[in-house]
Amino acid sequence: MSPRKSAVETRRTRQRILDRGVAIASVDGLEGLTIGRLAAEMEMSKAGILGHFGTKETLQLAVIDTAAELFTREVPARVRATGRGLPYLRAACEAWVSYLERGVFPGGCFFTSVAAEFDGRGGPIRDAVAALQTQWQRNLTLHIRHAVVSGDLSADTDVEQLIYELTGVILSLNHFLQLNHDATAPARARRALQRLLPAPSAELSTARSIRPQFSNGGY
Amino acid sequence: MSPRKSAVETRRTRQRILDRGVAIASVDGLEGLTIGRLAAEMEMSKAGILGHFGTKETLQLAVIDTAAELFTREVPARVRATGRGLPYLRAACEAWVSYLERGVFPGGCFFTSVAAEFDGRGGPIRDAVAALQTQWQRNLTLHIRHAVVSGDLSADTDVEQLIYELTGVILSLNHFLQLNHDATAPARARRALQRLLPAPSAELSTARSIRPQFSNGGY
DNA sequence: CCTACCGATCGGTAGG
DNA sequence: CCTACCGATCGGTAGG
Repeated sequence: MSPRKSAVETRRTRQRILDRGVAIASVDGLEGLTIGRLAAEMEMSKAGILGHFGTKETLQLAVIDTAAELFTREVPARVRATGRGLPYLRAACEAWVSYLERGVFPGGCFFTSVAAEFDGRGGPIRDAVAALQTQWQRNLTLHIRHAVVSGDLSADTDVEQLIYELTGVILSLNHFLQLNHDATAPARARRALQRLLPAPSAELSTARSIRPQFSNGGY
Repeated sequence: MSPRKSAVETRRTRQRILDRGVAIASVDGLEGLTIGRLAAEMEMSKAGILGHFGTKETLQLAVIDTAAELFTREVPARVRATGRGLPYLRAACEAWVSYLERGVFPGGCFFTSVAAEFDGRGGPIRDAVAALQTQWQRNLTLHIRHAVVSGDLSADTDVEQLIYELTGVILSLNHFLQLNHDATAPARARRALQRLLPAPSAELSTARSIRPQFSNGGY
């Protein structure tokens, strides 16, 4: 009697389904990720796919988790060795730009796509995406506060304003890369980040003396 | 013999279909805009809908045109009276923020949604959205150049960099409004714009004297 | 503008 | 993991 698929092999199949699902969803959205299409590309039956997840929504949530693991591997995990505060922020944002520049997801930032797709609706998928975004922003917030306390960012830094503008730089990068295939966009992103997160250099004291004079400065 | 629907009434029906289509697509995307759903909401048959457009793709392109007309009415048409250069840019960006703040489209910026939905694909819909975006960017480019020539923006302004950052401010606004229902986002957008497009005020000469000292300045 | 269809595909289930 | 099926919905057509 030939043994059935081992548990480890079942898990491996499940992971292959999820990896393929992330690729499909990053291009065509989580609604474009149909069970039939996934089954065809995996050369499995639809029931074979669904057996791993039960429902499409469970599959979609598992795909989101898989994409989150990939983001973690590509961005925060790469800069974990960096110190806290401004050095971390600069390294993390560089990794963030690099992750979009290298096209880690074939359809651009997975979370931007899914956020745009589900932001007008309710439900667990929207909630999952919003929670991941909140988590990442909280991480940035802690390091911005640290940078303010340690004097690397101006004392009157508006934390939420800075996060708002950092987010804009990244969203714009994704936009110009995906819609215009604009190869100059990563350089523009880096230039904007350089201004938002100035390097703690020898000229720091000079920059500090200028910044507060700015009517709309603050960071 | 009762007369058939007049041509003007046919056009009115067509317009009602398109208005409804824009509302649906801004929330659920152009793929979520199905003929069956449109027919149900309009209390018409599917054939009645399709008779106006022939195919779904023609309908989708007509919906994009309708959304573009709405954007034109809400943003550039409102600031046409403003002069050229910096005053125009400031007024146009304020109208742009206001258009998102007021929720002109129920699901946020129609074009951001559709761009995110189709940016990984090819075809006429993607091309139409990209063309509209190019058109609007060209308009901004002309006014930025005018502002540089007239001295309202620094001579070493990087036009594409400024457009990149303005786009980021607006994308971030849409993101925080739609995903987080963050009511403070419009104020953050205005604050960021204030810095990117400083008011030509009495303190202008002071600001000018500071800006060039900025290592990463330029605009 | 309608009814009445078409083949294809959707998510999902039964039973093995 | 499979085959075989379900009702619902998709875009679209024929004919009026």
